[in-house]
Amino acid sequence: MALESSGARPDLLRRLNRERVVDVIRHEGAMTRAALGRAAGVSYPTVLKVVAELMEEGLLEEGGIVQPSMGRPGKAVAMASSGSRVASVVLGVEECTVAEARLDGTLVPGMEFKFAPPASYEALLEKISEALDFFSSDRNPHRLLGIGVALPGVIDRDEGRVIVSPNLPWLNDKALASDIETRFGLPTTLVRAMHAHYLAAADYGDGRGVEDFIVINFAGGIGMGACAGGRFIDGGGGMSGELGHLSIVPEGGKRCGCGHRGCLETVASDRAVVDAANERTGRMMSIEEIIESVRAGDLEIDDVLERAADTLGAGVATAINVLNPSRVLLFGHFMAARDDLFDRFVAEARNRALSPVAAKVEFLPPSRESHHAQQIGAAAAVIEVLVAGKAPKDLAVAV
Amino acid sequence: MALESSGARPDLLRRLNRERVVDVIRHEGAMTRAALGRAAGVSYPTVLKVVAELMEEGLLEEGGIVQPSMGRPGKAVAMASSGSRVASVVLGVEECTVAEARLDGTLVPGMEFKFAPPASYEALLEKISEALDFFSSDRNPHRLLGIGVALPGVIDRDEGRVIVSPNLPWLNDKALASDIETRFGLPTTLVRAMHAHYLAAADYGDGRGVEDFIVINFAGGIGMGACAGGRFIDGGGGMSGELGHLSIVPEGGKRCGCGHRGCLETVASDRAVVDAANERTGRMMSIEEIIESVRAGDLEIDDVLERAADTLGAGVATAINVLNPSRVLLFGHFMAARDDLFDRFVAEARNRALSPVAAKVEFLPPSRESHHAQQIGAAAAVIEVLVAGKAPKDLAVAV
DNA sequence: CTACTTATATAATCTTGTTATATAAGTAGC
DNA sequence: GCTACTTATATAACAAGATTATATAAGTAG
Repeated sequence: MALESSGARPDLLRRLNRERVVDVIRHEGAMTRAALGRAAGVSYPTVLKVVAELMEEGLLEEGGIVQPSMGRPGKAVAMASSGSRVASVVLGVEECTVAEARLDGTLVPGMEFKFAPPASYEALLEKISEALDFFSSDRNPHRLLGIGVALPGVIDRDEGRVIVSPNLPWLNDKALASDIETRFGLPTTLVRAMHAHYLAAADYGDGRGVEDFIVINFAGGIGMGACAGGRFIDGGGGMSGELGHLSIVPEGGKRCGCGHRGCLETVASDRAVVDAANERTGRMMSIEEIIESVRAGDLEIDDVLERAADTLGAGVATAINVLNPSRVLLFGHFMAARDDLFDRFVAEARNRALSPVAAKVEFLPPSRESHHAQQIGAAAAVIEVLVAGKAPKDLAVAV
Repeated sequence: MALESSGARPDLLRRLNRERVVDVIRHEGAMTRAALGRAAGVSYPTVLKVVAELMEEGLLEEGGIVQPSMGRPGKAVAMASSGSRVASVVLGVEECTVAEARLDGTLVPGMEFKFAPPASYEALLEKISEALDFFSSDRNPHRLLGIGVALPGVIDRDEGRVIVSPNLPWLNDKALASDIETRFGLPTTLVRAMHAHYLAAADYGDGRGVEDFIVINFAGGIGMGACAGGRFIDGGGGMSGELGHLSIVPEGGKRCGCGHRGCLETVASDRAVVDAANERTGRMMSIEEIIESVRAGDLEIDDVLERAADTLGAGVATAINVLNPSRVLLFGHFMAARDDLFDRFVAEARNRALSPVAAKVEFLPPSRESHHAQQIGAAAAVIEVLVAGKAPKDLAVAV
């Protein structure tokens, strides 16, 4: 199919085996080279070379000694957590954050630089510059290997260009990745917000080892990132996963930002719950405040919450019928308002989906660390590129 | 992700380049080895070896002489169309067909063997045996390279086993592929019905060269086969594409075979149109007869047809929002009843989908040859395996 | 202290690809 | 008709990467 790409050269093998080794370590944790070879299905000499390369590049580190129940002890190989880091930039409509992440997918405490969305492109680059200066003031010596950037909108991933970002219009048509690369001299990768969410799950979260899963993010609007056969579904125009705009509310319903009525996200998102609650109380509470008030018994919006959970279940059932994932991961807040909302959601999703398809789906509730998912995903984006190495680039291969 | 698979070995390259060369020929037609190398992005010596292998195996043939406007003439290389064939078995609820296909995706006229669904597994193997005997009576000498089988139900593709086929229950849990292989001594591949539809489009039809497309089949129920990033979306349980059971009819609606009410296929499929028309007339007409009557002005079911087209548009809009395909292919009949139904469908699909996503989608109307899509797809299934060659099997790679 | 187990290291070999070089067989211009 | 140019075909030399086979190191168990 991919007729534009070029043929398979021998160095493709090295790239695939690098990705494979890193996948195994991310999924199963630090281990000796010998164990890595067995787990990855690769011979020892190959592991040796691959690990040597990746250590040289700062992606892997040697950790402690592993003592097997019998035999010679070995040195554990792990994702780099002290010698090198990447910068992770998340551009949001309300807030932008530049943070430092280790290669094991953890954020470095304190190394976080927040700012309001700047008014211009030049101002953004300036803010990133400040953040990098801030990071380099850290007395712990480390290499900064790259910069990952997540943003809302449509991007050309290969070119690292923003095609259109409706809410941050000064980004439109900017070659952000190459501009950052030339300014800071670091490999830079762009991803759209839901892709970052997906990467956080696929590389460092509950999507590891799962070939087919979906991530639903209902904080704000409703977006989905889907993994099919181990690969992210990006869509022909890089706009897959627009679950929020399924027409799901029968006849009428609130008007959505997209121009239609009855979209899923007008009912089943955190934003929808906030709007409905504030309309009722006349106050301006955040979703966190609403959750607290409901749990304290100070706010009664059972109908809103139940409708949100049920409707989200119906919407996700649609995605399940289409994609048949093995696992469904959730990000968002409103379900924390009552203990039974997640179960309601699951029941409705299972009921609405075709039963043999729904039967084998595993649902995971929103986790507390989900807060940083996008931040970790932005880091994961550039880490993936670093792991791939000097890619043939025009060849589409997945593992 | 795919942690079960093994590492990348050098022979993976050959497999990828074989697939690549065949893809180019299927998409762009017969050409010289030199042109093939340029189109595939592969060096001439590699093309030479790959083509020699594939010709040896009977997958490619040398055709006529190609005379460029200047320079030495070359021999065109094409998919084999005379020296070798594959058998294509389509098991249906109403009818089973064994046919012979050339490797260029065309069916051999006259080489078609139809029979009613047998009552037992052993009877099926017997019927296939009869069909193969029938084919070998052809006086044109050719090699039969393999057997592709398409069937309704869920299968384990790697093992060639039927997991469950609700409508052909005597197939349940049968290792059909290996049983056929041992009985007839030919490589055999199993695919589910929608996967066959997908393969016909992806390898020999309007999906060629398109990385992201969906095939909608609304003859009978409603199924979808989706291609994302050049690969079929099979789903974790091999049950993706269940578009027919989206709950789309508001409140109530007819009861569906799946147990729910208001499923898309109770309104927007050929079967739904047939049921509605026959209920109204009290007769038992087929979809073809209904189409003819409507076009002749003898039958008035405009409301049924319009509702079917509109509702199908709404359902496909859902798939578009989720997958963001570049192209939508249709298979089915009822739209032929009136000239404007396809346009109605497209308008509704575009309107219901998120507009920037819908804007770039190309819709193709059902084509007349679609009749044989599944038959060609079953052939394509085994051809893909033959092209891949003695696969490392446990490595998931796409081109 | 010996046998066994596990980790690590390297040499020899295999598969596959590419670039460089040569040859073959046409058209175009003089 | 001859030469220059173009395109196709063929092969030799070399490079990248992986595997198997072999050796060595460093533990535990008896």
